[in-house]
Amino acid sequence: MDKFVNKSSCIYDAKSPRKKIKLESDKRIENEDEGGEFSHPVPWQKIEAEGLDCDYALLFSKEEAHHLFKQLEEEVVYSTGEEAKVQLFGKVHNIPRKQATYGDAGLTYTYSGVTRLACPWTPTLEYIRDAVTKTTVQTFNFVLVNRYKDGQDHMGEHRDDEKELDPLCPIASVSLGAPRDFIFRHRDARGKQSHRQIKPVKLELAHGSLLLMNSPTNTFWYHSLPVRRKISLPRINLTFRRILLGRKK
DNA sequence: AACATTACAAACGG
DNA sequence: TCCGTTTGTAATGT
Repeated sequence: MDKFVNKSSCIYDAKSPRKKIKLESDKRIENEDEGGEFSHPVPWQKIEAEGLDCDYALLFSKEEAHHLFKQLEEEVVYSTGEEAKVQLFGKVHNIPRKQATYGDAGLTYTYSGVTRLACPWTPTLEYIRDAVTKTTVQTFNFVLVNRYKDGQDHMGEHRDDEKELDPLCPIASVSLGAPRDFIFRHRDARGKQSHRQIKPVKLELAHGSLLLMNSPTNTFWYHSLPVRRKISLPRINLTFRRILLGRKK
């Protein structure tokens, strides 16, 4: 069995009050003044493998994360009807989760042959976007919201390799609600006849956490959120992205 | 025109 | 039997 990334390898436990310490790895320090909105540096955990480069941190306290989850439950309007379906191998399926797209005016996002228009940012999505921006020193103009009502809702293995994404901008994934397993698999280690034996990278995405998927992770590694039948509580995931203006082809 | 597929379900294995 | 993982899919959009 592959070991999950051990959360206890963080500098300190998220459940305890955050201490003021400066870390080389804290991306926040560069653009932050003392006593600002985020006076507590985030301890980052580096996750690396061949062609995989991610950073993981607990961005929100349990209390704040709970509040944000509640606000999103009130604000976010999810796609229905045709927008909630996907066509694959010639068959139409309902997606096994709920999905919504928000972002700057006029932006569109296409995957699996379906193009969606970004809804205008809600106050809570803007708040979370700004918190992620302050932490990562990156700007984002779009967010894909996925809501998993319980452990039966899931997302299959895929890469975020759409052409309209800025290839050098990381994808910032914020998790709220039930913790869920998240699995990366190298593209050369998939399928029955794969020559290479590269172990999957597995982690658990905690309530209030932020996972940064840096380039070139999405070129070489697929990721999925598998079914976990024992989980009965919902999870909301926000993936902030930078979409290039002016559609490319 | 090759190629990949954000879906499910059947087949396995523990 | 239950749960998790792997395999096949055979149409379509890029």
